[in-house]
Amino acid sequence: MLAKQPQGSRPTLEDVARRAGVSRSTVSRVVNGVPGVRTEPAARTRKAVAELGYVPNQAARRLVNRRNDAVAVVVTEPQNRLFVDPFFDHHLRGIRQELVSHGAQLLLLYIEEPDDYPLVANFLGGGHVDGALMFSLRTDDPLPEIVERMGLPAIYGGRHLSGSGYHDHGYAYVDADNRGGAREAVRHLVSLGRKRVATITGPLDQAASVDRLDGYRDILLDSTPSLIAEGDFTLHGGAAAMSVLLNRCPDLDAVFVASDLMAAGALRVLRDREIKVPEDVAVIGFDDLRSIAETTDPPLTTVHQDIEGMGRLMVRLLFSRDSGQPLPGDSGNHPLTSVITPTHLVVRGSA
Amino acid sequence: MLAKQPQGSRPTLEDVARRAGVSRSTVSRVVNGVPGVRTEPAARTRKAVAELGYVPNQAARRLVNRRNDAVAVVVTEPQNRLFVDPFFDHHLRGIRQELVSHGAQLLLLYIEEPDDYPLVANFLGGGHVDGALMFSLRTDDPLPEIVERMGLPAIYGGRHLSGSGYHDHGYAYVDADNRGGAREAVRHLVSLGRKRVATITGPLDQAASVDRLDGYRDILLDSTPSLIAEGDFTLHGGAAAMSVLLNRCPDLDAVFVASDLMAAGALRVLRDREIKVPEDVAVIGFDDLRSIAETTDPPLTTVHQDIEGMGRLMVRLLFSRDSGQPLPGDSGNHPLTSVITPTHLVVRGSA
DNA sequence: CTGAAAGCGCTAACAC
DNA sequence: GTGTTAGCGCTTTCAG
Repeated sequence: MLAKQPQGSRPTLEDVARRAGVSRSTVSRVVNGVPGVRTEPAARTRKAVAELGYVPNQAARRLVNRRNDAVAVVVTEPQNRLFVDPFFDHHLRGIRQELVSHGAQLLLLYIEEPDDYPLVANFLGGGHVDGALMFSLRTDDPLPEIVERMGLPAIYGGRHLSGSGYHDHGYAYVDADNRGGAREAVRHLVSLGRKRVATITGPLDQAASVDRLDGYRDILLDSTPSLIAEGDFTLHGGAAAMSVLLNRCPDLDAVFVASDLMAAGALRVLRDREIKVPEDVAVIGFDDLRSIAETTDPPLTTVHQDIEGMGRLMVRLLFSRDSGQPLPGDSGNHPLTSVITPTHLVVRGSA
Repeated sequence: MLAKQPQGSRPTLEDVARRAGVSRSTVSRVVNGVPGVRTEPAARTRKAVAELGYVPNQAARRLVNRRNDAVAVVVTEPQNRLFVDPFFDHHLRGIRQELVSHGAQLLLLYIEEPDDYPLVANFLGGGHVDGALMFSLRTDDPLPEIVERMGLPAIYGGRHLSGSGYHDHGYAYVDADNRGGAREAVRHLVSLGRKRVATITGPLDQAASVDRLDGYRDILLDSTPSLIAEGDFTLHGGAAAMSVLLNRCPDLDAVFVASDLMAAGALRVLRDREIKVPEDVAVIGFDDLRSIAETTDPPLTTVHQDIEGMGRLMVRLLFSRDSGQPLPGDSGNHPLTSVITPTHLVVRGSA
């Protein structure tokens, strides 16, 4: 265990008050920027604060304020995909940005194995944070139930599949218009005169994958199952799915891929087989991750979604509750408005 | 701002005590597993805890314990390299593992822009954490001074360049035997009969880069500057450096690359120029990141370092101080023993 | 405008 | 063994 007083004995409000010749309350007011304090004692106080290097004890402050100014971001990633997929990076960037502007800290909790759940549940229930942000939950993820039990405000990143472990309503999420984006992509392919449009989906136990597939089907009402291959949102998965598709339907002339990373894998296979993009096969991705889309050959035409903006939005939503006092007969988790952010096609070279 | 009581009014020790018909102390003892409590009241207490769904208030506990059971991991990454370089992923994995076994939480703070420093400094000084773990600091990074000022125990990942902003001693770090590993790699190349051994270094304002270059020089006392190219630890940087090297010295027959990621970039250039590896040019990397080293063509011979283990070690070091009471006349930051972990060469196909 | 005083919920002596 | 008590450092009425 760490020492009890790692910081030595730091100065307290009391110390500052004594040195400045004022009361604790006055120091508190000055420190917190509460208006009614005369300039003269305020100045003396500030001086004392500086001289002593006083920093308020957060534990004490939290105890009385009942606020933590911290929110947890929980990511469930069986693999270590978290740290290789730029998607999360963008999300976190937006979240962090907005959190900072609210004066709150970001606590990143990540779940690697089933054993981690109790620990995380404990932490979330321990009153360390004012809310939780959660991502890419699987259908049977226990997290929603945990935060509900803890009565912790939460916002989800990405729509959840209905019929899953948690209520369809009552939980707010932020998601991109996956279906609309997919529709626009496929419509573009069709407008290009493509007749055999295939698709590579994400894992179909995730809502985003299903929604994008639905968008594809909205346009291609007559698409056959042989034109659909399931990927896993990885580069390799995209490549594998492309191979499958090519073997099944050598005459396909376009493919809508549900993520840029998978699209990069697909492009690789296409090139290996010496199939020209976009001449022989047009390719459209999803995400518009510039680091990928702009560096493929040819550059990737893809559906743009504002990932960073979605992150910011999640935080804003979390903080938008004006009152935590549960309504009578209410558990405190009011259904919040979920938000669907727009997407749009960015045409580059691949379609 | 979030509501003051996001969790509703949760039950307190007092509530549990009343319900179980015991005193607060008894409840506290039971909850904290302190021995001397008779089984009967203990059982009643546990029952009450369960019924009320009591969870101890961490703020209150911290206030009296002066312990947070949380440590901050601060990463300074100008680019978003944090989330693409598997290196950090491994480090974090080890850290998290060890932290969990100490019952402590990991708070990830990341610094993106200079403006973030004050915020982080404030957080570190706010008494939220019991210690800090820091990585890949640049020569002029203000972080060491900040944690010193805050009197916060800290362990650094990677040796710092001496002559930098912080004391050469007084700060403990964990690092791999970069120099020794580099020596072993170059020695291997020489033993293979290679006569013109080049090297691609990391950014030379980082200790690891310098150390690896020094190891290279230890063996190749007569190496010329034209055989040395500086990279930046990225795939592209490695590729660029390889091109430079090849243009300068078309007759080189081996290259020691200071990271696997850069080595992958170098391999790509070599292949584009139709130079055979290892026949024409032998390549050795550094890190032994399996996801890279095992998937290149040919598989990469590289210097192994136990990154995850280093992460665990950092935590153990942080927790190993037996007392935080500064010795008289001491700031509280005792010099701690730094640790250099061993490295060894893993021979695969590229050399 | 400022100080005194009452807690926030918990732990840890110290009595009983 | 168990209860009583005194704070931990801070905010916040409430007097003055």
